[in-house]
Amino acid sequence: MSTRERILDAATEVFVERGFAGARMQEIADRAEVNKAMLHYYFTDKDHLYETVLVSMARSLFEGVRTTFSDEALAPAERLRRAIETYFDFIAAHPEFPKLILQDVVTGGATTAEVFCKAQEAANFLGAKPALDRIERDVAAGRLRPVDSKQSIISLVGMVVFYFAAQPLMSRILDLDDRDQERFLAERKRNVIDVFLHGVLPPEASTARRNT
Amino acid sequence: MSTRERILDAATEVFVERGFAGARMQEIADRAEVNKAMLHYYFTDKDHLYETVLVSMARSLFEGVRTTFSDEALAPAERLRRAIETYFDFIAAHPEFPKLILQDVVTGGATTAEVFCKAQEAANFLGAKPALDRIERDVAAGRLRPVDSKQSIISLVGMVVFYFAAQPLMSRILDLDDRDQERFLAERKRNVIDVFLHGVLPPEASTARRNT
DNA sequence: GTCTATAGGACGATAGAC
DNA sequence: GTCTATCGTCCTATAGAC
Repeated sequence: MSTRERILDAATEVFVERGFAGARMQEIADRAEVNKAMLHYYFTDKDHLYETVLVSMARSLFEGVRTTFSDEALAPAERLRRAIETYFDFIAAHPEFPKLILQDVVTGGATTAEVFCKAQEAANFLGAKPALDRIERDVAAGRLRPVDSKQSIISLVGMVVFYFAAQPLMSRILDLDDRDQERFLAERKRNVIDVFLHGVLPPEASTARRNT
Repeated sequence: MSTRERILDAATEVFVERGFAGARMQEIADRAEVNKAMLHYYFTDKDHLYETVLVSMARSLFEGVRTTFSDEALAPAERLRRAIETYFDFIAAHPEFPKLILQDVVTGGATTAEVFCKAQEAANFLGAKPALDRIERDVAAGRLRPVDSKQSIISLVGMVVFYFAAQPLMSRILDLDDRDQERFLAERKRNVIDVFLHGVLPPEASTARRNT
């Protein structure tokens, strides 16, 4: 792996763990096993390095989420189930995404907003349009209950990402068993799909899927 | 308001906006309109000040949430609806709570974990026990669908708090109208209640509540 | 491209007068 | 309790040798 890539990976780790203000250039250099001066050689200064991390994260996030919506022919229940599963698995594979993004957004996050808009254009995925349109068409056709599309997307994303951001605290409050994370994640995914599907599907479709 | 209180309020604001590492003692002093040396006079150092902020926040949070569970006599649908509404309104009135807590948890958050356990004891609200027990009893009695109690609590909290933490970014991605926040919040609350209730109630109860 | 050494500034903390 | 002045440290950034 090139020096530049090693720095970028180390920087991502440190920014996620400590936030922008708490991150130390020295720690990034140490983890990348390069000299601290190299950080400035490749990325000019801390701000540029941070922005580069956010940009590559946003690009990867949109690329990963873009594949979520497909299988036009399927019924809403099965299509939603697959979309949520893909999305959940992607976030589970990249728990650092919601961590860094939430940190950045809470502490101002002008950077994130800009970066995300650029990434949306780059990924040819303007806004959450496709998902919103699909939900609205299904609502109009009676294939979904009359839910607001934007609100429902927020609810879904909240259910998925919250656990990954707040995990240590949740474990303490709910007294979770820290061993067997794998089983817990499977239950977590099942619950998100279960609650959201029954939450937005009409009772008939919901009942039909009751024991699947 | 006493000097001590003014400092505490200003510190809460600054820690929420900038995180612990990004917060400046000088900025806290400026907002509290006191001399910087006063911060050390009342709170010794930055760490103690931060811990004090977290403790008072945790106390207030548990106090606010404690009142969420009541009205034993009501049917699950109405009881859940009221509980979620109370909880949502409380978080909406204190959007800084999820912001600070999420920031702290993501960047280590050993402090939060300790502080929360103490606050739970102080508020006589050990664990999320009451809510979990209630859900489990309702599931056993068939008044709720067979959902996992802990997972469902995580889903609910995620739906509620995510928007308040990620609001600026959501606005950009979903192209929300920044005017008329009030109407948006009302829709937000409606959607959380709607999706969660239909998500956990049995189809019959769900259908009965369809147009309420 | 990689390293050492250090400049230069920001920030937390305290001493000490009032 | 409140303020000014200042100390010492930590950290980003860069100059300059190789």
